[in-house]
Amino acid sequence: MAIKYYAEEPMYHVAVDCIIFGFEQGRLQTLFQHRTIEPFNGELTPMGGFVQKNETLDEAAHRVLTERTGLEEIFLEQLQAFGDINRDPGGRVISIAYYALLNKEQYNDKQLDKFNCKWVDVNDMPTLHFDHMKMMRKAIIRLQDKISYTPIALKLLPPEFTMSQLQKLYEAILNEPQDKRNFRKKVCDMPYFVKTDKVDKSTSKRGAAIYTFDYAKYQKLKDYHL
Amino acid sequence: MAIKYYAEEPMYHVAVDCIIFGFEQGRLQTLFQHRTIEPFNGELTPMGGFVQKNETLDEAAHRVLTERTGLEEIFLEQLQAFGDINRDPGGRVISIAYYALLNKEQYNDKQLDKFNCKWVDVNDMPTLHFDHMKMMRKAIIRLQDKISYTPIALKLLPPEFTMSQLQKLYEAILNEPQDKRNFRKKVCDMPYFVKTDKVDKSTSKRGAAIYTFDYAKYQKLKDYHL
DNA sequence: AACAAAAAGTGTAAAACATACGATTAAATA
DNA sequence: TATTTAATCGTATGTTTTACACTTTTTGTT
Repeated sequence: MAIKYYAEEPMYHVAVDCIIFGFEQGRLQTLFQHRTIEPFNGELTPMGGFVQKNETLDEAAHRVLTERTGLEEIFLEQLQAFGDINRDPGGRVISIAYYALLNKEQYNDKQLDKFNCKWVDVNDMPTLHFDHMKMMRKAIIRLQDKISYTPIALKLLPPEFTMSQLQKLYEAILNEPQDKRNFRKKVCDMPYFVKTDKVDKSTSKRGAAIYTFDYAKYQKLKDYHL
Repeated sequence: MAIKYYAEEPMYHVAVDCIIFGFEQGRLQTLFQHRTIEPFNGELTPMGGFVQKNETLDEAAHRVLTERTGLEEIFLEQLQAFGDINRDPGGRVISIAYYALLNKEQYNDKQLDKFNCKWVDVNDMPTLHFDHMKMMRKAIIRLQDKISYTPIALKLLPPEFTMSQLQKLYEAILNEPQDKRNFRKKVCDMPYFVKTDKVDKSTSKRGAAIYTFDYAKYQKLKDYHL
């Protein structure tokens, strides 16, 4: 048994913490859970859980997400590990932070009560404890960076969306207004945004064209450019 | 003792693995160590070590680096955590990967024998085991990305350098030639690269101007743009 | 029937930035 | 003084980004 080599070495609890983003009514939001133990009982924390023996880190994060949201297909990416000695007053826990993106139309609000959760506007963040604010900042910066060169922001929208929705999403994430014409030009120049002949009349009398994203085409073009 | 809350949860060994980069004779290199145990006894691995109870993850990585290189001041940044179940045949070990940049002029070759280490050209990589190749790729991509918008590449050079050296460094990291005139234009347009009146005659009869980097000025301008 | 309202849709000119490209200069050595 | 070696230098062209405002479509109201 090779394990003997490491027997002398210390061991730690390892957790995952997931910063879950959603988008609704023009606002970027994150899903928090109320703590149920002291200290900071009742205060908000990201979705967390301990890594079990039969799962990888990614699997642990995925399990936590599925547990809490009831959703199977969620975009998930590791941010980084946090391991300060006293980051958790309950004992030394090394936490691997993730961020996740979900389409709130698929999220069932019944989950909120079930797990004592709450959607919070990212521009109206409560006080966070431990190193959760660091994780949060890291997640937002990563998201901001990444939407400029990948289409991950679409994971926050339903599969059919209008240009106005998409623009509002980018504005919410980047926290700054975008020029309408330049935005549309850039997006529509990409061949994997496809305009359908459907029209969304929910927000205007005129109606807005509905677009979808062709992931296969995107992947093909991406592969080609490598 | 709050630790009781977690008592039921599994625990793991946690390690750090450092991909150390150096630059010499126009080539980007990494420092590897020969394994001393089976499996793969004698084969090369990144610099690793277990996280101890009295240190953070960053401190553990720093300790490993200082131990192995004899250097105190090394640029160090976390890449990400690796935690596949069987990534290490010696037992379940969660590893936090880092990359580090050092100026080889400061590195003392005596350390090589002391720790049975070896500098390897990144374009002439040996077979790596476990998930070390993943770490390596991640490190190189991070380095390539990051040198385009931060001056971290300078950590691989001595504090005084010529434009030719700097260009060769970028070429080695990016693995593609740079246009001489465009490169210099871009670099010299940045006000924190300062031309000294010293001249390096080691590589040409004419002599090349020696530059330094004004970190204070860089920081000030960076802060200003936030 | 005309009009007001509300959001969707559209083009162009100027500026900034990136790229491609080859001749001249300075100094040491033969 | 001729040769060698690397350092230094500028311009024209293409590409990308930015700034900016009016028209269209439809519905509901008068």
